[in-house]
Parts: sequence; structure tokens; C-alpha cells
Amino acid sequence: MPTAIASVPPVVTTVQVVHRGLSASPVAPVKTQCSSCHLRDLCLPCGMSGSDMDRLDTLKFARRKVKAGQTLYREGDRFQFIYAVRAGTLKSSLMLQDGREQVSGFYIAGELVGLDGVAQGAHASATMALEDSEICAIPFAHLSDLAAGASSMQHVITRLMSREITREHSLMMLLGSMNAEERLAAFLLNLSQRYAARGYSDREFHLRMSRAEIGSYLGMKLETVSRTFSAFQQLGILEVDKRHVRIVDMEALKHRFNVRVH
Amino acid sequence: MPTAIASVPPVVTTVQVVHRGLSASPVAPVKTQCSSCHLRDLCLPCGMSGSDMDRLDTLKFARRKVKAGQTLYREGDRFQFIYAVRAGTLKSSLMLQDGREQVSGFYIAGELVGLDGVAQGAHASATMALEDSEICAIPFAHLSDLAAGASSMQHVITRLMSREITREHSLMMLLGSMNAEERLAAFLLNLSQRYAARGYSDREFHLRMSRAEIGSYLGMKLETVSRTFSAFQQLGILEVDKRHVRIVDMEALKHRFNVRVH
DNA sequence: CGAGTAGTTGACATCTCTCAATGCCGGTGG
DNA sequence: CCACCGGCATTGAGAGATGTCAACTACTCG
Repeated sequence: MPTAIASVPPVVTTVQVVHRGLSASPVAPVKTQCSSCHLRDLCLPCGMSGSDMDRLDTLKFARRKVKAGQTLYREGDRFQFIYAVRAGTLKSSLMLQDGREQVSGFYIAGELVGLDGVAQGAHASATMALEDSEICAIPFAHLSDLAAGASSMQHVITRLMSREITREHSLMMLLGSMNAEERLAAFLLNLSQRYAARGYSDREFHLRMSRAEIGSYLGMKLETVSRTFSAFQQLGILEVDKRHVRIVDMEALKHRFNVRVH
Repeated sequence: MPTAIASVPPVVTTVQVVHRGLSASPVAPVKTQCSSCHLRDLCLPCGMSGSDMDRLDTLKFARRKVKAGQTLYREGDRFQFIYAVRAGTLKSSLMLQDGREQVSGFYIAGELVGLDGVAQGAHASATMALEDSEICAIPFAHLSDLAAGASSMQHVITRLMSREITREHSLMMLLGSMNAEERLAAFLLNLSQRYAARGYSDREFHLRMSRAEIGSYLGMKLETVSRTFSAFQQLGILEVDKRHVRIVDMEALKHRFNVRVH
């Protein structure tokens, strides 16, 4: 529940500060560098060479905990950081004048948020934690500077942005030409794959977002989301209990998504 | 009408080759460099410093004519170029297995197409000319190399990609939470602004795309597009004659777009 | 001149939305 | 400890918007 609505300004410190108490330890320094992060193959460093990785390790950035309901940034906030999710779940959304909200994405561990701010120097969307989460706030200017000296590293950044573009492509496809069942199937299959890539079950998971948020993301009302969940359960494709979902018949789910039933 | 369905492989030549017949001219060389292009303030060089512009002028790229219905690239084609529209109109689209098409964008003079290919090294969408057009095929690898030496120039590229992300954000908003009238109003206002930025009338223009293509882009059927045009005409907001559109009441159109009527 | 394409319009079907009632759960305070 | 409240989810009934199918016109191209 979003109790704390206030936007929390990023605390710009180095990782050393976060681990102040241990800095005098005689053994290896506390590892909060990208190269030793367990998410390195999914996150920012994905696809980087060893030398790029070394470069990246010189980058100082803050780790932050974000409580459920807290915002990372809002529409119009100055763009300074991109955020890597270490743990938890976040959502990004856009607002229309009249208050209608459109969720533009959900982000889990190893994914990057905030790239939309580059164009205008200000964020075009708002991002909020759906559960207690932890993020790395990476100063984009520093990252750019680093990349300026290594074209291969620059390429990684470019690819990250392009990936965001293709991600949105799929969502447009979904919003533009699918019915409710196809939308929900696409959503669940996408989540399933992302969990699988992180070593979690691809068949059973806990949704961190409400029916209303799923609906906003998929361009339908919460009641329609709920009904579609029920329909899938009726058909023996899913077992649903509130936010807990088990995919019983993966093939059938994929079939819903791929083929125009009607 | 898309008669020529065959994909035309990019002709990789330098601008000199294109103007072969004039290369011996004693006067100034034929200007096909970005710095002297009449679209420079809208297109790739937008926001570049003088020195970046000089750099950019060393880039060799081909100009190509594309006939109506010809494709520039298709889904899955190897990513080599980004394309700057010099004249005419293009559309990009995605395909679902069952043949459903989702138009993901329309592009006019000064706009860039093809950035979606960076992530995978292959294009995620297909792009086709809606009328006889002319484009610059810019080798992305060369452009990256150029930018590697100048961080300000790198920043321009990054910004272009981010702009594409925010563009798609708006489309998602549209597809996810607007009704037919709001969608068409948003579409026309967007076109109007883009024409205005190019020195054309913002009130009267000729649509280069069919009702079906507009519908696909906006996530509705062609009949609904047609009916919505008629409705706007009834209301005295537009005058429509096939593809010729005149905006009679700009304020009313903006009102449709901004406010939830219902 | 005939065929084909694009656009408009009507009648009807269908899907999703809207509104409303209900149940469930967790947190809070008497 | 339990009653109450608020938020979330489910479900039903009916309304409304958009999709579907079909007919007709206008225009273009051989």
C-alpha cells in the first residue's frame, strides 16, 4: 500500500559509505561493485568485456532501499540517474491530465529503469516500488563519461536503450491488436520468462502488482483482468489465488497468446 | 499501393557516387553533407556543436529513392543502417504470427527510422514507403565510431534513442487508455505539430496513409477510423475529403484529446 | 469499360466497461 | 480478543463502445 507518497531524493554516496563500518577490515573489501554482483549477467554489465567491467567498477554509485509505495522519481524530475533493480519490484507509469494512469512497465531484479529521461533531461514517467526493494542509483553522466573512453562500453549502453525500444514495441503490439485473453497470456508468459532467467520457477509466482495495475499496463479494467484470470482457471490453464499464480498448462497459455482464437 | 513487395537491399555508396556526373565540377562540391542539408535542424545533427557537425560531415552515406510500397528493411534483416527521411513518408510495422499487423510509427522528413535494430543486431520491425520518398542510409557502425571520439556527439545519439522511447511512451498511453475520438485527435494533433515544425500548414494536410494504416497505428478498425472522421466533421471540428484533412476548430480538437469527455 | 482499391455508412454482434453487491484479509483500536 | 474498517478481488447485470459483415460509391488503372 502506497502510504509514503513523498518522493525520496537519491542519496548520492559511494558504496564505501554504505559499508562504512567494515571499511577497516583487513580482508577483501566489501563487494558492491558490478563485477561481483550476482546479477551481473542480467543487469548493466551484461555483455561487457573484462576490461569494460574493470572500467565499470571504478564507477561510484549508491545503493538504496525503497519502501513499498515510495517513488524513485516522478514525471518532470531532473534526470540524473538510471536505476538498476537489485531486489524487489517497481512500476513505471505515465499520467494524463485528468488523472488517468498508464502503467508503462514493471521491473524486477537485474532490470534498468529511467532511461526515458535522457531525451529531455527530465523523466517522462514516474517510478514507484511495489514492494520493499533495493536499487542501485547510477549517475548517468558518470556512466556516459566512462563510456566515452571505450566504444564497446558505449555500445552496451546503446543496446540497453534499444532493448527498451523493442520492449515497448511488444507492448504496443499487445495494446494495439490483442484481446483480453491474449493480453493476459502475453503478460504472464513474459513474467514467467523473466523469473526463469533469474532462477525462479517459471510456473508459479507471486504477483507484486494489483489487478488495477495489471489492467492499466494491459489497457483493460481491473474487473476484466479478474474475469480473465477466472476464465483461465475455468479452462484449467491457471490456478489463481489472489496474487499467487500457478501455470498449469503452459502450452495452452502459449497457444492463447500466439493464435487468434476467433 | 504496395505493389513492389520485394525488399530492396541498401545500396552502399558514398555521396560522391550518387553525384558521379558532377564530380569534376570546378565549383564547390555538391552539398549532400548534413551541415548543408535543409533538414539539419530537425534531423540527426539537431543540437550538435560546430565541431561535431564537422565530424559528422566526414561520414559517407548513401542517398536513396524509395518508391511507394518498397520496403527499406524487414523484420529480422541485419541491422546496418539507420535511415533519415529526406522526403516522403514511411511507416514501420510489426507482425504477429497470424498476419495481424501493428503499425508502430509514421515518419516524415527529418525523422530517423531503424533505431530498433541496435539491441539485437537485427531489425525488430519492417519499414515501408507510403509514397515515393528519399532517404539517407547512415551506416550505424561508422556513426558509432565517429561518436566514440566525441562524447557530445555520443550524447546526441543517446538522446535520439531516448526520444524514440518517449515517443513510444505516448503511443502506449494512447493505446492503453484512450477512446476512438481521443486517439484520432491525438494522431491529428501530432501530425499537425510535425508538419508545422517543417514549415507546412498545421491546419491542412494530405494524409499519406490509408484508414487501415491509421487504424492499425491507433489500435482500432478502419471503419471506426472512418466513422470518427465523420463524427469530427459533423461536429464542425474537421473538414475531411478522403485523405485531405482541414482542421477547422483546433481548440475543440485539443479539447477532445485532453479531457476525458465522459 | 471492367476490375480492383479505398472510403463511407448501416445493422447487428460482441467485447469490454460501468456500476453495484459481496467476500476476504490484515491492521487497528476499544 | 474481537469488532470494525479499508483495500483488494470476485462476480453479476446491464450499458456502451467498437468490431464485424455487407452494401454502395468514387476513383484509378489497365
